[in-house]
Amino acid sequence: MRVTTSFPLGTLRDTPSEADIISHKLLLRGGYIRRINSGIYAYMPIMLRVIEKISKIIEDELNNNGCTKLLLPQLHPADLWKRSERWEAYTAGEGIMFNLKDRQGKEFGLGPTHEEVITIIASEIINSYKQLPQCFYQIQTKFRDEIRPRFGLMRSREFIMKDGYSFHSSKEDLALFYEKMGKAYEKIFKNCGLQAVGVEADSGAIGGASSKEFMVTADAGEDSILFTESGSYAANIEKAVSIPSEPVELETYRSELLETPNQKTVFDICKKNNLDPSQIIKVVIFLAKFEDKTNLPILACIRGDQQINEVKLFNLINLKHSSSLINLDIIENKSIVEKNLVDFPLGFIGPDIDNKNIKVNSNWNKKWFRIVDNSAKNLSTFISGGNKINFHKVFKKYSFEEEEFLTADIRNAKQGDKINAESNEVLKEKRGIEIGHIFQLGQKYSAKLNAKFSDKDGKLKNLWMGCYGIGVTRIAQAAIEQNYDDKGICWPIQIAPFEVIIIPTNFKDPLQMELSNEIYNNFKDNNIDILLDDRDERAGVKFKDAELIGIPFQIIIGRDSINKEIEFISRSNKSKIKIASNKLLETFISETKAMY
RNA sequence: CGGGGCGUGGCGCAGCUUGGUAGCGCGGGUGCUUUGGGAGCACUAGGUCGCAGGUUCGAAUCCUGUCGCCCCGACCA
Repeated sequence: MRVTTSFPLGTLRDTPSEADIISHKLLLRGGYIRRINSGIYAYMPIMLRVIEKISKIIEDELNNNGCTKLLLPQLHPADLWKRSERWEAYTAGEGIMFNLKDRQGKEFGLGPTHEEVITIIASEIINSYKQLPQCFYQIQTKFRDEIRPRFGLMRSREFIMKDGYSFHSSKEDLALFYEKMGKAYEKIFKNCGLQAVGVEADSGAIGGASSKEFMVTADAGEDSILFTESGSYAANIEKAVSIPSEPVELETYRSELLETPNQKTVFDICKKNNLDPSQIIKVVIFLAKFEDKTNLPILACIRGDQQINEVKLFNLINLKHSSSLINLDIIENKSIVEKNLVDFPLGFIGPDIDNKNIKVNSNWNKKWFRIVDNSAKNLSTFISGGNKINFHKVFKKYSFEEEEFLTADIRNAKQGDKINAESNEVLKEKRGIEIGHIFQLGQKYSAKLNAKFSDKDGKLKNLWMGCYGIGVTRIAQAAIEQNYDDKGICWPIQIAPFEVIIIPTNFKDPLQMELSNEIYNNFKDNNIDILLDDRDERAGVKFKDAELIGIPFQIIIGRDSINKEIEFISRSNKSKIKIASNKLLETFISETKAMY
């Protein structure tokens, strides 16, 4: 490609004010993307080359693993999503699915993910165990009406994703394939030149048994991951399990009641009363809203030095209730409290709050669903809310069991925690960007959409399913987050838009022009992705642009053209060598070979 | 949805407090000079000041409403 005739660069000298994190700034400055609306971006020619390279790497590896590429519709009939019982959760309230009606008033959604569609298709074409296993994938634009799109392509409303779905005749076969996909994913990310780690994860709204996320570690990441130094354990914070530190023993207080004026937070109480957070049990109130319109008030207790993990709590409540859980909100809004609760001293609630506090005419269930975290259940002497404004209470020999508490792990693991009772290994924490996620879905979708096959024994059975996603556009941005310097992007060569750029310092010089063209054609003939910056610009401008857009190698054609010599520069390690032009191709090939 | 900020040429911003008909840097175009690290000089094109209404002789500026975007949070995968 030549810059003047076929590949305008569109770099910017100033960063548009919308960008916050480095990768987003560099994408905009480098002319890779243009914002059209909140969370909606145009991929410019140079960006598309990156996307295509990433796609190719993914395709090659998946095809090697026996997967088959197809392309599914983006407009999904609501009916299909109602059958899987996801329409409500995905469209109502804070749902993330864009939805619309056609001219006849029929409802549709823009595909955020494709389990329904693929399951229907699989059910039509798969009849027998002899056709299994089978894995279909596509690389396509997905639509999600994110509550808060941010960081450019990191969390956008339109993004490119590879999504794959596998079908199996048994749970065991699914598990095997899931492992195989995990390996394939590791290879894909490595082939993209990324450092990624696999972590145990919550399966979220997609559902299913087991799931694993692949994370690129970067400070700008939106997720927290916890792991041991040895690599023996790694999990997303939503899923991570650990042993909490030992609590500090509470000396017996003389009085039962503790006056705590305006001390609503654990921090305040500790500071004013010389206590340790682990001697307190905090009580957090939630309201669970279910699909069948049930409103269940939740009372969650946890040790004061620990944090409630709302994902774990959500999953637990969902599991314990027959209808599916749609929303789980902390109750802190005064008007909601006044409407549904009576004499309710918010901020001073204890685990023993009475069910009578729920108003008779409220549309909530009239009994608290009480949950206590493992960290708190063994404390029998502790301080908690006194159920009276400005008072806390000393609980002595309190028994959670007597109050029908459900004991569970609803706690965030944290840095410094032990991973289990036997081990001395301790958790560390880092930020991560989720670039891939694999799930064992099981039979959730096949059961709801009636996707069956004939097994060996002649019986009709539900298909076993797995699903596997990779954020293609997110990979591109994550790669920048991992590879940049003060001058711009430093693409891993595997996904760089071009492998090498020719920079003639003065293209009007016939000698330079001739040599540039000669090298350009030679490289092109050898299938090397090469860009020729044939602009009539000053050398400095071209150097800056080449660095900004992050091409891994530069060929500088300058003064030494007369001797058929050029300079060969590596973007990432900044090495610079002078070399005869007839040796350039072989040098380039040997230099880059090791990088792939 | 709550909190904060911002909408002025392609990009970055000033002007608004105290109303008088829009300016700077970068970028674009033309010419001359320059030519290995975002050049210099000269000329030049380009803006219904987010939108609507109001106050006023007169509004980018004041008032009301509205839309949009960005950031933090809630939330979400």
